Amino acid sequence: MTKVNNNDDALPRRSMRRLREKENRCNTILKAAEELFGRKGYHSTGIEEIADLAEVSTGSVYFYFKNKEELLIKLMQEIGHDLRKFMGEEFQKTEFSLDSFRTISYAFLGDFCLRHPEKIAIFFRESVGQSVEVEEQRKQVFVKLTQDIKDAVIKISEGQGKHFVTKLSPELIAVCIVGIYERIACYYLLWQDRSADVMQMAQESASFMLGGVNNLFVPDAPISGKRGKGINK
Amino acid sequence: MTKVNNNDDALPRRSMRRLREKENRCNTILKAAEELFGRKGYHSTGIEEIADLAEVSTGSVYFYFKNKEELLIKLMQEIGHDLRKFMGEEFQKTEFSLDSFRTISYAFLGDFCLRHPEKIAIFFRESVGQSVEVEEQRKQVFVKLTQDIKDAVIKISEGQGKHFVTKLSPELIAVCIVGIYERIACYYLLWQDRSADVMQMAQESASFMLGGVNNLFVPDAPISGKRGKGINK
Amino acid sequence: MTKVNNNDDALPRRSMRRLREKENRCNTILKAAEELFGRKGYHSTGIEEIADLAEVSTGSVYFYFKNKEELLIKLMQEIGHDLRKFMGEEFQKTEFSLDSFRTISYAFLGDFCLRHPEKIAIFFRESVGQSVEVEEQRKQVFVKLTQDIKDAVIKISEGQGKHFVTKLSPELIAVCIVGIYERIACYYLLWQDRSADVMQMAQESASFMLGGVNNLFVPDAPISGKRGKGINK
Amino acid sequence: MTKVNNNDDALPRRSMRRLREKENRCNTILKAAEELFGRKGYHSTGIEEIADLAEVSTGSVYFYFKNKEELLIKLMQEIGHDLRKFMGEEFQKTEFSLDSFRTISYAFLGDFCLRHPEKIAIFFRESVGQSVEVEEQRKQVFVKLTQDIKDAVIKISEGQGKHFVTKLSPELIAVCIVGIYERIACYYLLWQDRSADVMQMAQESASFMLGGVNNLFVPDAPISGKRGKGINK
DNA sequence: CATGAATGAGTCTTCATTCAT
DNA sequence: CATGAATGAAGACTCATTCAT
Repeated sequence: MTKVNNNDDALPRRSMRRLREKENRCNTILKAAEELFGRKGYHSTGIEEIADLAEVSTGSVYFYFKNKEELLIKLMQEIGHDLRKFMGEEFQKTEFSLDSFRTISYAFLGDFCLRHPEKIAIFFRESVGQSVEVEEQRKQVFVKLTQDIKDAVIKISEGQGKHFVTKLSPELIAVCIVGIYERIACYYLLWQDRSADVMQMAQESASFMLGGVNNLFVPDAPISGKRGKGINK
Repeated sequence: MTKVNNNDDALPRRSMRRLREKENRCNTILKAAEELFGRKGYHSTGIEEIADLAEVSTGSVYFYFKNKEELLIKLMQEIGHDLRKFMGEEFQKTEFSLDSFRTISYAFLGDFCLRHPEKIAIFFRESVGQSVEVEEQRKQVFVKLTQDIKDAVIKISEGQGKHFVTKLSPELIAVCIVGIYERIACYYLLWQDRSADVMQMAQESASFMLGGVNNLFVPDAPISGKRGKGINK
Repeated sequence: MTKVNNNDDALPRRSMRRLREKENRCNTILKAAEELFGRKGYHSTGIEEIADLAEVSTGSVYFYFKNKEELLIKLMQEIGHDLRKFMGEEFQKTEFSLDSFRTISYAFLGDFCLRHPEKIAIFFRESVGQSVEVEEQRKQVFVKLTQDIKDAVIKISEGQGKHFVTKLSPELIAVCIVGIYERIACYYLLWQDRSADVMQMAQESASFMLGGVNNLFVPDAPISGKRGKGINK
Repeated sequence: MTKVNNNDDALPRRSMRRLREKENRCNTILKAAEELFGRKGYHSTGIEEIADLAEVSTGSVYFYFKNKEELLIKLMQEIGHDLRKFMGEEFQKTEFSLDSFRTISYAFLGDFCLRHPEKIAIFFRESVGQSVEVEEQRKQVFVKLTQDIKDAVIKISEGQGKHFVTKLSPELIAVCIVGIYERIACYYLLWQDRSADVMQMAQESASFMLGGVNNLFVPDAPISGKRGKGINK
């Protein structure tokens, strides 16, 4: 056992500290980039500025990241990851009931957006239209995010004993939800400063989504006679 | 008399052709920029490329436009204008009924997006996160677009003999609609090539919106009573 | 007689008007350039600005002048010519007496400089260090100006029954005088605004010159015993 | 102890070399700019040329200097500084006697000008009329230079037991002296190649100044009386 | 591993000049 | 002769990236 411990620590002890420091440095740089990209914009931020804010040299930035682009991509992925984790938790809490929409809206708009405006700026603004590579990664992040929501939406439908109009519906719903959150965040929080009304926005956007989802539902026990697209009315 | 008429035209004829040529040149450049920005991206496109494609000199580009940024802004504004005009017409055609959502979805996704992928790319990708000035103008364009939809939504509600849950609702609905179209266009058309399913997307997104809007409606003749947030069943 | 007049005018009448108009246009442009060069500087002034101020087209500027450089050169030569004419007159008025220095100082500083600050700016600032060609022409203008003063100085010496220490002296005196006027004009009028003290400056600079000249004089009737350089004291 | 000493040097040794190299680079670039500005003129010299001559990259030029303008300004200031230092030493050597004028003339014309024609060209030609900023800095340099001479002139007057006609006189004398040196240097050395006659020019210009200064002197112990303008004769 | 000076390709932008109308 | 749109060569400057110390 000691041996094992020794093995785990002996030489590793140093390297672990190294690792920790490395991660720290890495994160410091990432945080600096996040703040600056969010505040001044991706293009208007120079590597040197990031290095300065992180209190390292430009060379160090390039030791931890391949290039400026990677910094943006990492940031974007991290934010995407946060969002997914965070939504996943909300869905869990509400046990994939229809109430999830409300909870998530409150959590996202009333919590995440207000707390992390730079993240919003990077995710919905700075990471857009910068280069082929960034766009490719952005797509991947959004596909995963959308997939998560789609899965949750399906689970909810099952819980409701309903199914969707078409096979496409759950994904489309997910896409719509992402779009709604994106635009609300940009419109009301980045462009105008309506943080005061955030609760109301959360409330009503949840209602909107709920109505939308409902309208693509179809009762589960079909005496067949489905009727294709006979949706509302 | 004919003489006078002749005189009236004589000089103007030349200057009118001049004017036409001037507008043509302007438009040629704008078209070239649109294609390249949409295809290669704003940053990867050099002024010289635009000039080449438009078959003019770089100097001419700067004769008609202050700088590269202005080119992007003009393009964005033009597209924004097209969209508003085009939505306005659809709303008119359907006399601001609930059916408008369906018509517009078909028109936007099944017509506009498929016909003008570069416009979509510029409006929803290239004009994002480029500079403070571009962002400011982008905001203005989106505010107008949103306002238009908000007004239409209000008209529709009046036609339905209903009113909205809160004063914010119509605007929020407009914001959601814009977000939905934006993300659908990006997700399905720019990122994946799902142009084949465009009609289905139009159909279902319209249903989604309809459901969403309905859920923020409240019958007009309220025996007063509750209302508060008693939205969905 | 009428015939002669006719001959002088008949066809020429038109061409004379042409000539007059041409000269007018030419002068208008020159005046515009003078104002702008003097105010904004040679490099910061564009041909279009000059054309605008002169109310002609850029093309017209190039009809009357080979290029921008020629505009500056013409202006410089004109000012040089003015100065020479004007100094010549002053020397005449004072009959090439020692008093000339005083008169000229008053005239130059108290009159010319105050009335034509743009001319001073062009002659002593904007026409300096712009290009090989301008510098060459500038040299010529200054050589002529210096020559004039040299000649005058010699005449004065003759009137005084004296001659100069060396053959170089009169030219060197001329060079000194030009330098003095140049720097006083720049220092006190372009850099600081001491136009109020102009009279005193004229007065004392004249004294300075007078003293300087006197110190390079040597009584005319030398019983030989020249004494080399026994100048002052 | 030696160890401590070693420690004291160890790091500094390296960083001192760094510092030296940095200054060297800076100076190499400055020297290259000086030569080219002096020879080809400020506008005809491109940054790349300077970089080439200094054997660095264009980027390095911009690492040490904000822009081309700053290069010119630094050069001008340096030359101004040299001149002041150099004049100061001459005045010291001659103990602020009247003889200073002669010594300085010899030193400036016979030494400085012949040795550093590029400096003369930059100081009196290339730094003139280039831009508002350069002109502003030029003014400052000349004001300091003039001030120095004014102070020296005052000291000399005190040594002579004399005072000046007016309060303005010493400054005006300084301005005149600067003007004389400037024009002589330009006229005889930049425009014509009269370097052979430089000694004679120094000699006579000194005489001229001496005479000029004397003419603005007034004996110190005045039984009061008039004085006014009773200067020459 | 850290540093930061050095690099240099790449881009926008300017503006004097021309020439078809 | 006048016009002013069109030209395009020329240049300053940036900044992500590298690498010797």
